[in-house]
Amino acid sequence: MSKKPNTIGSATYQRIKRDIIIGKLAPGSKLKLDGLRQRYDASMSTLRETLSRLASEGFVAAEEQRGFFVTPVSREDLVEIANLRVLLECHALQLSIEKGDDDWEGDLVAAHHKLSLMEKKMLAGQEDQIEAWKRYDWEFHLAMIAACGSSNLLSLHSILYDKYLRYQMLVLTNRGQEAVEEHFQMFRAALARDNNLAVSWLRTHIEKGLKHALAAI
Amino acid sequence: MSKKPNTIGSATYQRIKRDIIIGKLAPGSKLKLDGLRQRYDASMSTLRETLSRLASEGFVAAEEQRGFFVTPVSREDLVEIANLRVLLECHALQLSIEKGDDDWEGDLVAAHHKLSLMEKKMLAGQEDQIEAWKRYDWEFHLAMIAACGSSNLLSLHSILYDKYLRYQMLVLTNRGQEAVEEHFQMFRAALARDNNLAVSWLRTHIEKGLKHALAAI
DNA sequence: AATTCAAAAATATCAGATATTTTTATAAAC
DNA sequence: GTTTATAAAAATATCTGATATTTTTGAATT
Repeated sequence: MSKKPNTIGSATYQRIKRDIIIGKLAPGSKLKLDGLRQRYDASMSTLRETLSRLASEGFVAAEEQRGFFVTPVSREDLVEIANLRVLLECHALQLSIEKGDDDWEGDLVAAHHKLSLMEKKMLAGQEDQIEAWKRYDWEFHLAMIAACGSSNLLSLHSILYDKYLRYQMLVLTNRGQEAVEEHFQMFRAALARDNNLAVSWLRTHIEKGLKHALAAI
Repeated sequence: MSKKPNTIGSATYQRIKRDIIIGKLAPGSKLKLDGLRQRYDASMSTLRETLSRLASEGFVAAEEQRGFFVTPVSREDLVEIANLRVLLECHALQLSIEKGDDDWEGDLVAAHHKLSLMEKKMLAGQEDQIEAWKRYDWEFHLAMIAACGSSNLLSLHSILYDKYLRYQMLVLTNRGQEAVEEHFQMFRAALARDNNLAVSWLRTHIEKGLKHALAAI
């Protein structure tokens, strides 16, 4: 019922993380405490806490006695992230398809439907809604694997997704119709409980995205 | 050359993490800032920073406005952790065997040798050296996968290893000769570059450890 | 271009202070 | 006797401002 009494710390965490992902905070740039204090309107202690969290998730690099930096990007890192995402997400998808019940199917249908509405808008050129689109993309991918039964797996995946997302936002070019089709195919295979087919489309989806991003970097 | 000018924050981080892993800080217990301040002799800000880091790695649970707790344990969680470790470590091992060069082999031989010396001591009943033994165990497993070529994979694995380790320390019973043999077999298979065999021994190793722990909980 | 060194900037850390929220303990009510 | 309300106590979240160190910067010098 009640509005979550969000704490300043968690709000700051979300804002900084978002700014890193969308590239507003440039890869490799120094995160000076004093500067951040103004920008995010939080105290040093709160900021350090936030940055420490982001550091252990890997969005920020903390160098002892030298402060914090936005984690740099590199082709090798992108490849690693994509490969890990394949490993974890494909595994999770398989489990999810095996275990998913009617609720899972329902949520998945809903998520795919919403994503596809948004994809139409994107194809129609509404470039202004990239963030909303990416949110639906995330919700779709999450819905696919939601029934995997491992919260540990889901939380690792969520971080990986965001790291991958940062690279996507960085290159800023999307694959349009192609990716739409992949989403549809993996969605359909999942509903049909065709494990191998779904996993194979997912792998293709991620690997093509990787290739695309590598080419654009 | 010089002693790393360790910061209080990182020292505290290591101490608390260690205490959680070895069970000195009991699963589920409340981590009151005030109490910790005395116990670890650090200021509130430093402590919160530390706990935030541990929270995002999953050793601590942070509840908004209610403070920090040692992450509770459960059979389901143990199963998830073990399964994830199988997934990541087997994958890493495969890559490592494919890519490992002579340096890798050398380090691996050294690590296995040291581990086996320690295993002899343990079998001989030197119960007092459990921590040292576990360190060698860690170094051996790390040496096996060190050449996988993905630092992202290695850092995820390291956290998973520690989470799994906590459960091992908790049940406190070890599998003795059986595990020694598994280490040896996977070591030999790795040197022989027998990918499948090595991975299969590793999987067995972890899964038997899991079964053992589950039985003891 | 490389080295040196003091000044300036930034980090790491701490000790209070305050506003809120949660917990605990006590008392009143059904 | 459980439940419910309520005041007091405890704990969290957060900020400000101070200090000791370390790192960075900008000359001045070699």
